[in-house]
Amino acid sequence: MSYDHQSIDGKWQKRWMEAHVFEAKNDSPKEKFYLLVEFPYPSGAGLHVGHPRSYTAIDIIARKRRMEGKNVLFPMGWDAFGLPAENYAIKTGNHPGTFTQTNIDTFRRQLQSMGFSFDWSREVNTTDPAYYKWTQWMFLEFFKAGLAYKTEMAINWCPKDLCGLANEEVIAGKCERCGTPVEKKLKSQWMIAITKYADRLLSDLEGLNYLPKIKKQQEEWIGRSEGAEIDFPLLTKEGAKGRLEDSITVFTTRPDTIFGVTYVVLAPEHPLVASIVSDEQRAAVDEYVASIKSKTDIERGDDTKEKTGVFTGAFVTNPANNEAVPVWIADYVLGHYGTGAVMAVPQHDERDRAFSEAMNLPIVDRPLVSFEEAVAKTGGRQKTTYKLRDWVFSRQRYWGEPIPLVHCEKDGWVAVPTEELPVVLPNVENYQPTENGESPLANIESFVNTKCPQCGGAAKRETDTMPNWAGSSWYFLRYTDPHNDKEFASKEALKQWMPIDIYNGGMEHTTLHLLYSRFWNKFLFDRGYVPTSEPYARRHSHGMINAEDGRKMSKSWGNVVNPDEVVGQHGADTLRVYEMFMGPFEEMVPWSTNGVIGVRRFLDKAIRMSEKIADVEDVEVTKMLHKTIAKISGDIEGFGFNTAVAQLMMFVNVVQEKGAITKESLRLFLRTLVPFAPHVANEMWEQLGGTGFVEEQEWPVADASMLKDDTVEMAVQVNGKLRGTIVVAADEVEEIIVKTARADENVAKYVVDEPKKVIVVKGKLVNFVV
RNA sequence: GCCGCGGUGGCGGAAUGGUAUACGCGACGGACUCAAAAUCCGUUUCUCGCAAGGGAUUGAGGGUUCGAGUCCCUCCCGCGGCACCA
Repeated sequence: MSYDHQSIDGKWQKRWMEAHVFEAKNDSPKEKFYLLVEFPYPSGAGLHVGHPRSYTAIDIIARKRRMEGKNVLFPMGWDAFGLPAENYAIKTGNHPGTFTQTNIDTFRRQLQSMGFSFDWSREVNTTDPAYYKWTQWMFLEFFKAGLAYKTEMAINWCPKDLCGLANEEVIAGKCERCGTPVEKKLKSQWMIAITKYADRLLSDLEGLNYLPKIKKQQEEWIGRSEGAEIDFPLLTKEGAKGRLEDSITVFTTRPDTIFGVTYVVLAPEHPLVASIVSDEQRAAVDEYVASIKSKTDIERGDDTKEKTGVFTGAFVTNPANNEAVPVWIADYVLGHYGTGAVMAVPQHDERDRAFSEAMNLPIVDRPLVSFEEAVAKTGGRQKTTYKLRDWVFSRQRYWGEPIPLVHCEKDGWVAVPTEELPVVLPNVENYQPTENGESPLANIESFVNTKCPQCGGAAKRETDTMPNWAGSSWYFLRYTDPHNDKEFASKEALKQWMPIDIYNGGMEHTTLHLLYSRFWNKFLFDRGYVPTSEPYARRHSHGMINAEDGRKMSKSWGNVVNPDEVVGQHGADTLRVYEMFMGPFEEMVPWSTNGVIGVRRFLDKAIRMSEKIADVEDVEVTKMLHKTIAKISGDIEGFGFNTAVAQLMMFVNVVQEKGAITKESLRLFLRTLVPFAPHVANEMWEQLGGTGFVEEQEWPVADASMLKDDTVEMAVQVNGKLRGTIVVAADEVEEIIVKTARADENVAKYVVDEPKKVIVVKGKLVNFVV
């Protein structure tokens, strides 16, 4: 007998579906438990073997919780807006929706073939107008609250994708998606003021059960720092246009070093540069500013290069001592952080020192004063700044949610009325974005030209679409009430399910999706639409699965493992158990074909336990069973899935060695096996005459009396070195233990005289110090 | 550069300060078989030894402790994140 996956897998998947066993109930008296895995982007390549790793892990918890009597919500859906579908559309001329739908069907079939206990009745799809109607509605809530604003700004521009990118989508100066170095481009963009929530996004982390490294990354990304703003009044020098009443405001975390200031530096893009520059310096300044503009972020960000800068010809007064210091511009000062201007203290700051040395500026050692004294003396103001920047929310692409705003000559930007939502994506003939950076929607006159909802006059629709982080910022709310067409979710449904008890996803989303969705939820909370200010009570993350050769799986390397093939050859449970067994859940691990086979052998062996059923079993089997129940229960809670599987294997090995197991014990074992290998467990259950599903049984509790052994093996050490082992009664008194230990022939060789000291750790060891 | 996480057999990895190397893979030997596959039994950190047993060993070096993979210090290496944030 072996695991006949080809008949078993489909059989149980069909039965689960027909019996609706995994569907969550919105009106259940049971205690709720909401488990969430990040919904996938349904790519054309199909499911990656990395997906089932986290899905299986959370599925195991979901199944255990149901058996513990909880009302479990464990949903799945599709984050389906995105560039691959759009690129496909550009290439083939087909609608990206068609491609997306095909991919979704593939993904669903693949997920169902692995027996995940998702509640398929709650499936959501971000590209469904019935879904994105609410994404648009929420955007309008931001707009109405004054948090969505349009501004002309230098944005990160990917010249390959022809699209603006959010700060978070730029990785080391390159486009996150295609790796092209990002350029700066001045564009009018919709922004969402996430910085207004910076403080709360930071301080509310404290009460959350997130992995420490996740909290840390978010903290650093938000980047709060305490300091002061200090005004340096401008001095009019010969030829400079600065007026006396103007001043340059700097931000510093070290006002205490104010007496060491030898110059002030503006970022090249600082708005005051043009007006303060002297005639003699104008040419040099213009040239410098132009050279900086042509640089990419990577070039500018290279802090190993020699510092560059130009004197503006202007001077300011140090308010602490009324000394005049020169004003420079340099690209090591960033325009978007603080005030875009710094007071340079080469004595205390490495960067200022490097610049001083490069430009032959003086370095002075002045006395330090206290933070408070410096702020008071200079008329400065205490100030907190953040590295976090507002969220660039416009994309010049087709395949996204249209931004539901209309521009009217008379009324400016006007929201599309709620009853007219959704603003549906129109069909276009060409999906290619334009070179001048406009969405293909801009070419559809029937879409663009509309009436102003306020005055009825001629108006034009916004043609930018939303980033694909929009739909994923609130999908977890929709799962609570996915078919509601009056609201995005009812208050009751939200109250019943939120917050999410465990949310698992990739580390790569820590400063993107995770931060955006926390912010989005907080905003909805402030507007009174959701019941909790934080969406996720607990956040966990999984490690990646690499190819067998240790490299990333990639088509170009030809080392991609297709999960369909694994399921087809070895069965769904083999894939599930293997992915749990391969290594610690949070760590990156390489795929191993032989490892898969090893797990398959284990499942075959497990099934063969049915042939060993007897009326009595060795007490070791019973004890091992209860140890296994205890170990598995603890390991699942602690995300120790690999050691849980090892324990399952140990149990099966003991049964094999002893050759007999009772029906009762086997049934109990199947209850611990079912979260990991649900097809095998249910099949064995049925063969034993069980009715219904194993999932309908209660989660077993270990019999504490079975966890203790009557006798224990103890190590005997002499001076910390192992010299023998003894077997004594578990509750043996120390005196007898020591006597037994000394009686050991080998130990006696080393312990001739009376030992100086004897350490006895009951059940573990005896150590003689001689 | 800064922050975080790691470094354990041939490989993936296990180990509340208490017998390091569980579990799995691979390898080797054996049983079954005409044979192979599958399955089963055994061996498998290195090393000396016929054996009993000894010695070494968790990246390197120190320290604390009766006892350190685990705690502390100084390094080396790998991975991830941030990166001129004033």
